[in-house]
Amino acid sequence: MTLRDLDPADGRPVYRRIADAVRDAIDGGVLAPGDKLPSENDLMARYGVAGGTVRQAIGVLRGEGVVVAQHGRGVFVRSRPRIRRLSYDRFARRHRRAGKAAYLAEAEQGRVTPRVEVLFVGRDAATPDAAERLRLERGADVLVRRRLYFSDEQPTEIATSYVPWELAEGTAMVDENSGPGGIYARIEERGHQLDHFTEEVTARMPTPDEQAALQLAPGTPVFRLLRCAYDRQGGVVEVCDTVMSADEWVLSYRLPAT
Amino acid sequence: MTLRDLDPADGRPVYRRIADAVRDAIDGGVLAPGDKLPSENDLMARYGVAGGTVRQAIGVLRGEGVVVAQHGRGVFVRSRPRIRRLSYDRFARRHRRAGKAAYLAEAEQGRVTPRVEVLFVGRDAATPDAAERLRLERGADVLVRRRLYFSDEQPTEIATSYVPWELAEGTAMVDENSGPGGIYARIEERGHQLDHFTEEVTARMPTPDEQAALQLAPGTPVFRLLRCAYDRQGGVVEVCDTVMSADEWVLSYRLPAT
DNA sequence: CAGTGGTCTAGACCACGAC
DNA sequence: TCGTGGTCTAGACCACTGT
Repeated sequence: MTLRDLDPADGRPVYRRIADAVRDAIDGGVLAPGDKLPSENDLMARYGVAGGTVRQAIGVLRGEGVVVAQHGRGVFVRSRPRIRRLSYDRFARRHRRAGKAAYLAEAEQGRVTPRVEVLFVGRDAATPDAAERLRLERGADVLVRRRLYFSDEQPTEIATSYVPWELAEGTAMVDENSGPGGIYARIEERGHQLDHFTEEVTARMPTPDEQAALQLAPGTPVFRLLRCAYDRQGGVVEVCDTVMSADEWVLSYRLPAT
Repeated sequence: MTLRDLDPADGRPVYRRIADAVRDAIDGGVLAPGDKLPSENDLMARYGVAGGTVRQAIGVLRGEGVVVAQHGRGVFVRSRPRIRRLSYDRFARRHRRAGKAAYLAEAEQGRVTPRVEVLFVGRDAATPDAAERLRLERGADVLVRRRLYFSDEQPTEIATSYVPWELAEGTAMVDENSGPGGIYARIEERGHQLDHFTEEVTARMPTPDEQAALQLAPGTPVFRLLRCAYDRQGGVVEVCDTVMSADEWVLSYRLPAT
């Protein structure tokens, strides 16, 4: 028997204690990633409880993201995805000089095959968030670039860029392929030397849309990054709104001590 | 009747459609933050379903963190906590010069009453993560400082600092109160001028312990920050492991473009 | 087909909060 | 005391997967 017994002196609900027993088996390596859990019927017999109670216990573990259910097959210990690092110098000029968009430069370090799917490129009204940060009036026209990024054909990131329309007009930014070095190279060609970026990080549970687009397992939160690009005059030349699986990424930053 | 009807043509499960109807009422402002949802019995009558189905629908919303249940009182629309910002210059020397620990300097900007509860201060073996980043051998002795931070008496953050024991020994770092300017001031007094910090950000669902300690509503993820302090010689003089509610914080950083 | 999880019912009893 | 949510039972039927 791979699962430990329940402590009868424990006053907590049975479904929680069953969830704990299964979680312990996973943490202790008795159940390895990819392994199938005992079926509902097995667990009902093992612990002498009704099906609903077993389902409740499994529900706890699903909410925590430690197991995933597959209809008709069983419930399986989730295998953790490979962790990838997003480094703070990913927008350094040397990457743009080498003719790489930031994403491709990033992918080169982790050994994955990148692919970008352009969902939308065109002129549109700015969202309130974007307009405020670009210091435009609400609803002002901007170039919107919405992309879905894949690594090894797994969707990992949805990013939406907003660039003031006057800045984007007539450049390759308005094309699907924004050219060598990406849109930041185009922005600099227009005379806006980039100075720095700010990035605001939040995390939350995904919306159903995001969960579907990013193929997220239940119980995995997402990062939302809201990044502003500043030129040397202190103006904001681009805002980028990114949603990515929190599961898969470590964000790394550098803070000054002085 | 405040809740819309279910679409009978919708093939999705009833409990999801009920959850959608309630969520729509919340998003549409029909149910405001703090409002009480109709009771289970009300919802059973309203939609002509069994109690279990209603409970399942409420369970979806609880998992999303949009409602909270209070035993014996009812289910309530969750009021979002005030958002607080963690800025990238929070470790600037000017804050230490002014005799403030980073946390207090931070609290001064947002208008909250800070309190720190020291959970543990003492000599102990380093965790593998900390030892690796401090470039010590596994299990080497370090000073461990574990604190729980409150804002307006709400717990917001658990932080554990690790400092090489040789560096901490004989200073106020080993006391509960590490003195003016906090441990970074003490480290600099020992001749290690701070140069910069690196911070690694991850997000995940909380463990049950963390959920209890931080009084998190179900469905709210946590940030984990792993911060290393570097001196001018490039050595790591401190590692700090922080867990905080992702709900309540926006982390802000600055990235170089050059 | 058998076995799995997904949904739903109709009840029981308990624990908590307000009156 | 009554209404609330929390737990648990014992079933039913459906949908999906593999043989």
